[in-house]
Amino acid sequence: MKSPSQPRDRGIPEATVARLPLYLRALHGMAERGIATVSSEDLAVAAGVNSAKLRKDLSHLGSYGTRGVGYDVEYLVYQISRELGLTQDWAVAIVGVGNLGRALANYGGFVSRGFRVAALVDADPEVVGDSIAGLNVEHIDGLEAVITRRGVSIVVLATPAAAAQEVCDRVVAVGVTSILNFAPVVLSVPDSVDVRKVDLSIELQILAFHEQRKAGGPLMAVDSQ
Amino acid sequence: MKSPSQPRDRGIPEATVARLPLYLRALHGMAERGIATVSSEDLAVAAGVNSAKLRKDLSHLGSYGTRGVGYDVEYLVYQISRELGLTQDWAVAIVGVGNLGRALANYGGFVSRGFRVAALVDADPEVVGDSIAGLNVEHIDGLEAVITRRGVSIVVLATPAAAAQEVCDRVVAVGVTSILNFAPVVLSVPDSVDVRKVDLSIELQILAFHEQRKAGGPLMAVDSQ
DNA sequence: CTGACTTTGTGCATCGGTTCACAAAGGGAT
DNA sequence: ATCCCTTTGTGAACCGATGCACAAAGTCAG
Repeated sequence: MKSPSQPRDRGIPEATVARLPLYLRALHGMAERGIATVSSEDLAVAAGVNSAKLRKDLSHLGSYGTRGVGYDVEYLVYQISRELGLTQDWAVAIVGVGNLGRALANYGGFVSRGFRVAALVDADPEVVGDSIAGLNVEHIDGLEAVITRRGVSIVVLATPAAAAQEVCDRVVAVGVTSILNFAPVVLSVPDSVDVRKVDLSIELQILAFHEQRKAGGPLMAVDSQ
Repeated sequence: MKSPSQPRDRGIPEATVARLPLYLRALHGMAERGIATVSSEDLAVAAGVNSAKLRKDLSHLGSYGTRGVGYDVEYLVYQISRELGLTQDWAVAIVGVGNLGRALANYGGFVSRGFRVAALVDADPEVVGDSIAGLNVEHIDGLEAVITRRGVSIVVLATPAAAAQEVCDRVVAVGVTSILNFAPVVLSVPDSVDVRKVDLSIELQILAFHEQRKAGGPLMAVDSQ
């Protein structure tokens, strides 16, 4: 059904890529509620953006809407999934099984999007051998073997800050080119490797900045020097 | 020591605010290693940005460097901390004590930056009453009381998606204006409330997008219809 | 088949952020 | 005191992203 335009432009703006998962999430919710067709306006509201931006974003993938009607939910889910590479299965390894690593291992949001936690790795003999979320925690010594044998292509770093760079170097050396880093350090990697970082305390600091402004009012500076 | 320029402009660009915590982290590391003075070039490398950007960012706070020399580490730490509002103590409540909430409660990175986890709240009678990271988990029924009594000004939402909006509405109703949301939903709040969101699976999806491009090469499209 | 209505896709103006490149400012040596 | 060297702070060009506003394209009723 439909006359699908070709996928067109290969150069999708970074800002658009960052929003596609958002649209996907909103669309999944709609599909579950049995909605077959959605307008850019409605989808934009559900995703928390404005409709002009949404349309421009989608136009980068191709022309998948129908004027006067809107977008077919199922069809759009498929197109965005394909664009993001979620139609294939990604094997993820989590290195560092502390509180955070454990939480990530148990996090359902990964699995539901085509990400499969294929390995848990840690250096602490205390936790090596434990079974978490149905997986056996393996020793860091076997890191390279685990990565290659299980076909891991994305590594999540949840180690202490001090260990992150070394682990990073090792996984890069065996060909990993995508890393999600939770350790509060700047990793140095070759240009060919993508690193995304999540620092929970940075988010709080940004909130604190704005909160301070609000609290102090337009004219705070109680002890302004 | 030094002749401090006045704090100047009150309008700091959002992009700059988001990087200040990064600089702060790098500076703390330097202070620990006993470095007294740092050039914009060195600090930029340590923070993972380029030096022109760093200088422009810092120039928004005031003129805190010395030409020909660089920046005094201690002094700059203080100025950035003050700008971010980290010289005061922020009481944070974590709502939702699942895997993630637990990990957050135990995360040392908060405390070390002036954030104090003042309360843990959950709806599950199974976990209410547990002691986690030295705190007693309280029942969601007392949410409003806990927030006001403990002076909580920032709320971290680590609930299931379905519960997030309701909890959000309740904390906003008692005056909270800063929320860090881990639940995969778009929260609707008044304009006066700041929401920052962290979605772990979105980060992975962005990585997958780029990984796919690399893997497929410039001309993938195996079945490109 | 025609006309009214809806909604997409996009050209264009605008805005915020990044980067370059250099003048201004300070330190230290002679 | 003068000169040279280093490094900041910033004006200006550039670049990507956003939002407006509308023509193009489709649906549906009669």
